[in-house]
Amino acid sequence: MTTKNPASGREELSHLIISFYEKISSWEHAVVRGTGLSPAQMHAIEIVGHHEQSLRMKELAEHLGVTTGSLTVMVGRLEQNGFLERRPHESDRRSLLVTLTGKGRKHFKKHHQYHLKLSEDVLAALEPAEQQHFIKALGLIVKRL
Amino acid sequence: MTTKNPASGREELSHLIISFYEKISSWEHAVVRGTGLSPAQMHAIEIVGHHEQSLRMKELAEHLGVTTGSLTVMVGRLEQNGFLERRPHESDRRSLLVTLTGKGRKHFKKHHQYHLKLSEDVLAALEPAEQQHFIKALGLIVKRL
DNA sequence: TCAAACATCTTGACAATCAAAACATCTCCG
DNA sequence: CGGAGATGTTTTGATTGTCAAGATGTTTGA
Repeated sequence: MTTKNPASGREELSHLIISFYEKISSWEHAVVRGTGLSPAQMHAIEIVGHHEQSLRMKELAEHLGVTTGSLTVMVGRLEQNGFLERRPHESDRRSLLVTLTGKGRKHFKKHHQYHLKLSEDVLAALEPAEQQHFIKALGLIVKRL
Repeated sequence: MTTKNPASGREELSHLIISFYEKISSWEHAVVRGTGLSPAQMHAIEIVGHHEQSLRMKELAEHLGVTTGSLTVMVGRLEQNGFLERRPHESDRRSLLVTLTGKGRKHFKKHHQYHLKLSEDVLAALEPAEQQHFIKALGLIVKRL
C-alpha cells in the first residue's frame, strides 16, 4: 500500500530523505561534541584533509559553499586553535594555502574513522546481497543530483 | 575494483554519504533562497506543517534538536513575519501551541512540492526496477540509524 | 499544601554567515 | 610596456542560530 503507485513512492522517499538527512546531521553533531570543534569546522578540516594538497582559501570556500569572507574568520579561528595553518602560495602572492597541522591531521583521521563506522552501520541495515546494490544506486543518485 | 572488497565499499559509501548530504544541503539552500526564510526557519515550518496538530514549543524544540531558549527567538521571528503563531494551550497554561498561519501554510505546501520534485529527481537516476529497491533499503537504514 | 518538576522566556555570549567595500596582486590587451 | 579589469583575501557591519544559566509562572503528586 505504501509502495504500490509512483506517487506514494515519491512521498515516502521524500520523508526518508528528510529523515536520513536529519539523522546524519545529529550523528555529526554528537560525534563532534567534545572535540572542541563545531560541525562546520570539522567539515573544513575534512575537506582539507581529503585533499592533502594545500587548497587556496578560494577553493576551500567553494568546497564548503561559503563566501571567502566567511572563510576568513573560520580559518582564522582554526589557525588560532592550531588545527591548520595558512602558508603563502609559491607563485601567486595574492593566495594563501591552507594545510592541516599535525593536530589537525590527528583530528581528521579520527573523524574519518567515525565516518567509516557510520558506513558500516548503514550497511549493517541491509542484507549482504543488497549492500553493493545500495552503494551503486547511491552513486548514481549522487552523480545525477 | 572499487566495490570488490568490503573495506573499499565502506570507504566508497562514506564518500557517497558525505556527497549526498552536501548536495541535499545546497539544494535546500537554493530552494529556500528568495523565500525570505532561512533553511532553519523553513525546517521549523515543515515540522509544524507536517504535524498540523499544533505542537508545543517543547515538542517543536525536540523535533528540531535545539533548546527551547533557541526556539523562543526563532519562533518569535517567524511569528513577527507572519508565518506562524503562538496560541495558548487549552489545558496547560504553561504551554504555547505553535501553528502555521495561512501564509505559513502556503510556504509549507510550496516547499513540500519542491521536496517531491527532489524525490522524483532522485528516482530518475535509477532504473524503474531499482527504485522500489532503493526506497526499501533507505527505509531500513533510516529505521536502524 | 507545597516542593519538585516542567514549559517558556530572557539575557549574555559567541559562531556562522552574508554583502559590500578595501587592498593587493595578477593577466592580458593594445 | 602600461594600465584596466579580473582575481584572491580581508575587513566591516549586520543578521541569524545557538547555548547555558537563570527568572517566572504553572502543574503535579505525595
